[in-house]
Amino acid sequence: MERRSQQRELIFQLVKSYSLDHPTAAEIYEAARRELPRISLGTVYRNLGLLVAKGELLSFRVGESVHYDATTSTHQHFVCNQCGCILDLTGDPVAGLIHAAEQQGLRVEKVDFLMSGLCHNCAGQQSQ
Amino acid sequence: MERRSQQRELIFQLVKSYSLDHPTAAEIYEAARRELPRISLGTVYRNLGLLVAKGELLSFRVGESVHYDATTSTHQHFVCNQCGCILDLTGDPVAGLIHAAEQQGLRVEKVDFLMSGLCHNCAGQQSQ
DNA sequence: GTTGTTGCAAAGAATTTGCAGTCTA
DNA sequence: TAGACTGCAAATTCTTTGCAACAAC
Repeated sequence: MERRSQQRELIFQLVKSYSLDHPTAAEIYEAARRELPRISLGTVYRNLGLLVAKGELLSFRVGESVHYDATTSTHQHFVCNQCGCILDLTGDPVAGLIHAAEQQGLRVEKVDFLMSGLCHNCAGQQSQ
Repeated sequence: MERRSQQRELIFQLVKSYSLDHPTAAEIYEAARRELPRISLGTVYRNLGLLVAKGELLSFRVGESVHYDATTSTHQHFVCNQCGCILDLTGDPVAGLIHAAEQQGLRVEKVDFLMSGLCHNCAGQQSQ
């Protein structure tokens, strides 16, 4: 049976508390060490993997790094190339694309969608 | 000045000849060895990187692996979870999404979009 | 001849895994 | 107290890099 270890609970809570930041495994490890200094990186990876498998977290890739997200409902991300922030794109912008693909006889099970560019703030600064 | 080495040319031609298959670095290496048995994996990675930087190839990620594509015009991909094929999705399905994001004040520079599920063949087999 | 490019092997970076000890239910 | 879970370290996997030899121009 599954056990709720301190480590697993801490990792889950940390990802949740980051909410807008979408942390990486390394960032979660750093934050977790402040609470449990003896926690190992292996434990962080193991638990992130388990939490994703259980559907309690989502993971997605931005360039070379994998980020974790406690918001598990369908949504997509926008990465700012200047400040590095990762915004949630709400309103399910890909629903239309899924519909179009299914019209063509494809069965869509998963969608990975990531836009990058400049966020509102950075785009504003640049045009001044 | 840049030189057209046999190796670089071979790698480019191989990716081009794969066209529908979107090979990975390891697959290109295997194919390249049949022509130039002494070619090294380092050379393959170096040249794929250079060709992508020059815009002659595109690379994209599917799960853990990076695939290369000689079709450099804007298009997106669909991966079949059953047979593993990677289809090109033509018709620029994301143009509308870019427009919508820019209406919201974001500046879009790059879009990564990947759908996965069942291709026409596999979806057909499963529903029988 | 100059210098971009190669093959090789070693180094890196991110992640996974084996194992003996620990802790939760 | 059974066995899920941990910390640790070693192993894996993918990719990059340093360097002396090679080859394209």
